[in-house]
Amino acid sequence: MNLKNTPARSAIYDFLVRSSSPVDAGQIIKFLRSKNLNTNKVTVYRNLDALFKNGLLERVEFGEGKFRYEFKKNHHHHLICTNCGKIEDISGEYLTVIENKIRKENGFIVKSHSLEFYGLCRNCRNN
Amino acid sequence: MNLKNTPARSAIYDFLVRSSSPVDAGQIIKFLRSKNLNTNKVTVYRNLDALFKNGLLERVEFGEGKFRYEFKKNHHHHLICTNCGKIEDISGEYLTVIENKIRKENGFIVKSHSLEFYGLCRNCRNN
DNA sequence: TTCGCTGCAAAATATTTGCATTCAC
DNA sequence: GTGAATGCAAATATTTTGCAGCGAA
Repeated sequence: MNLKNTPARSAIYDFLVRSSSPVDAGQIIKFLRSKNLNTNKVTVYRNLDALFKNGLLERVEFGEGKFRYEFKKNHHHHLICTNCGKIEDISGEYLTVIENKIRKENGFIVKSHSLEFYGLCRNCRNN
Repeated sequence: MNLKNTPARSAIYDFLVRSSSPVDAGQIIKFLRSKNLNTNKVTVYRNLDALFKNGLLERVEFGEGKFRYEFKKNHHHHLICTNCGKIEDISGEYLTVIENKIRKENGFIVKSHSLEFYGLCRNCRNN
């Protein structure tokens, strides 16, 4: 696929690069409006799809019934505070051992995984 | 909360108990229709919500943009074949060590997690 | 010039809400 | 009898599709 450099696309991508945690389509649309880039929501969805399919974005679900997207960096997982909504990254590949075990015991070849942790962040645990 | 035993509720719960993998609301509605229990979809959603909130069901996401529900049994994770759609359970609690590490290093108390593996099942890997 | 990108309208899909009625306990 | 459950209609939220025009390379 041949991705072109358009104002909408680079604005969306820049926003995701600058975001510290995964954002949903609605947040992107609001951001673009606040910058007076009145990009149609369909364009946002199509760009998210194109960037995702080209491996530039990661797509995650946090049990909200919608997708969130983030700039693809090093492999990591999320700590999601169920009290304040704060999202932290934790780096590292913890699952290699498990995935090898799955391959042996289930004959299943793991290509990817999703792993999110829900709980209370440092601030909220003390309140 | 005080759950009453109604025909719709027990039909939905029975279906989930018998299902070998998590199902979505649409599958439940189709099943009920096939049994000539013409339960309204709103009733299905409300029952899923009530059963979930009472801890009788587990709610999961498989990257499809919708929820799936399953009868709450022993803690487990899923192997989702991206070729044929087959869903296998893998039992076990692999994440305790990681969650303790998270508590120490991030000050974050993990209450729950979601972990799904995507890849090729034994059948599909050989095709 | 040529595809890819965009906007608009509309549709599809998943889920929720208001309200009146019915039913389980 | 009372509060919970249901059905219907309508609404909301998220995401997708068709089509015509625009724009990047």
